[in-house]
Amino acid sequence: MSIANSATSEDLGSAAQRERRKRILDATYELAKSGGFDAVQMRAVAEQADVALGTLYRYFPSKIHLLVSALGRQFDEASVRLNDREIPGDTQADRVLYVLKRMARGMQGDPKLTEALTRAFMFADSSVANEIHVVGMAMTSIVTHAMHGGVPAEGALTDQDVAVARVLGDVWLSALVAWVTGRSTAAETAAHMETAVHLILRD
Amino acid sequence: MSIANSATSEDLGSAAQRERRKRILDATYELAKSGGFDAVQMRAVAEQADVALGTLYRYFPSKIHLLVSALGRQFDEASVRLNDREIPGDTQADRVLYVLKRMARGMQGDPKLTEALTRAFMFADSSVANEIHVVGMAMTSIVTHAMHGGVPAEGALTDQDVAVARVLGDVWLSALVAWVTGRSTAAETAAHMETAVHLILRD
DNA sequence: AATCGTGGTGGAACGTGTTCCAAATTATGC
DNA sequence: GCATAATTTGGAACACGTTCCACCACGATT
Repeated sequence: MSIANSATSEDLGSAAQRERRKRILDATYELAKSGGFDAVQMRAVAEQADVALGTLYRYFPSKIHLLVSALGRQFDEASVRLNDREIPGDTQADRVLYVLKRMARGMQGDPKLTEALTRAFMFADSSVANEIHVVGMAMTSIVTHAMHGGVPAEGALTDQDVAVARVLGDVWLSALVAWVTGRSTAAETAAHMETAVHLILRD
Repeated sequence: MSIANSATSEDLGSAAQRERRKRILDATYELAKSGGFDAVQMRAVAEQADVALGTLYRYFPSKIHLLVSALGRQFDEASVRLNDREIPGDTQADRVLYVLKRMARGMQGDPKLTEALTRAFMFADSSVANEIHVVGMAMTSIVTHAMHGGVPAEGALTDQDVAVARVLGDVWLSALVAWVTGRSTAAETAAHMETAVHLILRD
């Protein structure tokens, strides 16, 4: 399940190829984690993953694709992890805040990594639409799951639910960007999210 | 007033220097408008503004600073233009939607320019905090002005008002980014904004 | 086993953001 | 008006994303 990004109907490749792909994403992750966006240099990724530069580009057509794919893997894993659990909280607002803050805390624990991935996400253009879509779906899934309190009621998603989730996702992302770029502190980020959630989810 | 970005306590410089700065921002604007982010090449900006490359870097320490400064000038002007007018609409939601859609339409009329400026904004790190702040203030000012229906009641801004404006600004920015990066159409962008505004401003 | 084709390798080369520097020009204080 | 400081200039040089290419390795086909 953690290789679920292969679920986007394009999962060809021999075992050796899957192995290479994994090594590349792992190297990306490591470099991003320790040095942020700038440290993820294509030559360095290639060397650490033990592939040639040309091979790296065969698997991921640009640095942005690479980083957004890594972000997708992260979100996928987070989504799976959260969707297995019951979300604590009595109101929608409480539960949504719980997961959003949890995710924010997780990302703030790895500032460099978060900076790299967020930067890449914001910089992506339409050629990265597929990878972006994976991230968007994971985000929506996480928020709607929290809204429904951990009940895996897939069918019960109204348009309204999805719209709310998207708006919350937007705010969350903006807040994260502000934090990543050093324009707001972690506390301010949390407060801003709290405000937004209560504004949108007053039930 | 349109050079109000100099209001950030750092407006030294001879007439010749102010003139150079203006030429540089104008060149940036022109290049961005006709070719987008990629067309704003530092060598090209320098040439078109008729300054040396080194001088360009003395005035703006990076391409991102340059573009965000240009964005700041744009927002400043838009903010001044809108704050002079009475905003049509009976409810807060109507008025806010009016200005947001108006701005979105304006930006969509210049897709390349918008792409360049938005990209730069999203890519900016903390070293661009000053320039970013100018943009954020203009955005908040525009939204709160619309909420109050064109009454220049500066003192009447509650924390709640500002919080709402910030959330709306976040959503607007996310929607704009999605549009710029080709992930959603103009119509979807408008619809998404409409949803968000009605969600947040149900009075 | 020989052949073929797909994909991997190593590395050169190019474009653009950024840095740096010596020489020329302009501004400032006496 | 001159000496000195500050800015501007022109251009070389460097870093990193990206492209390209000639060659190699290995699994499938005959």
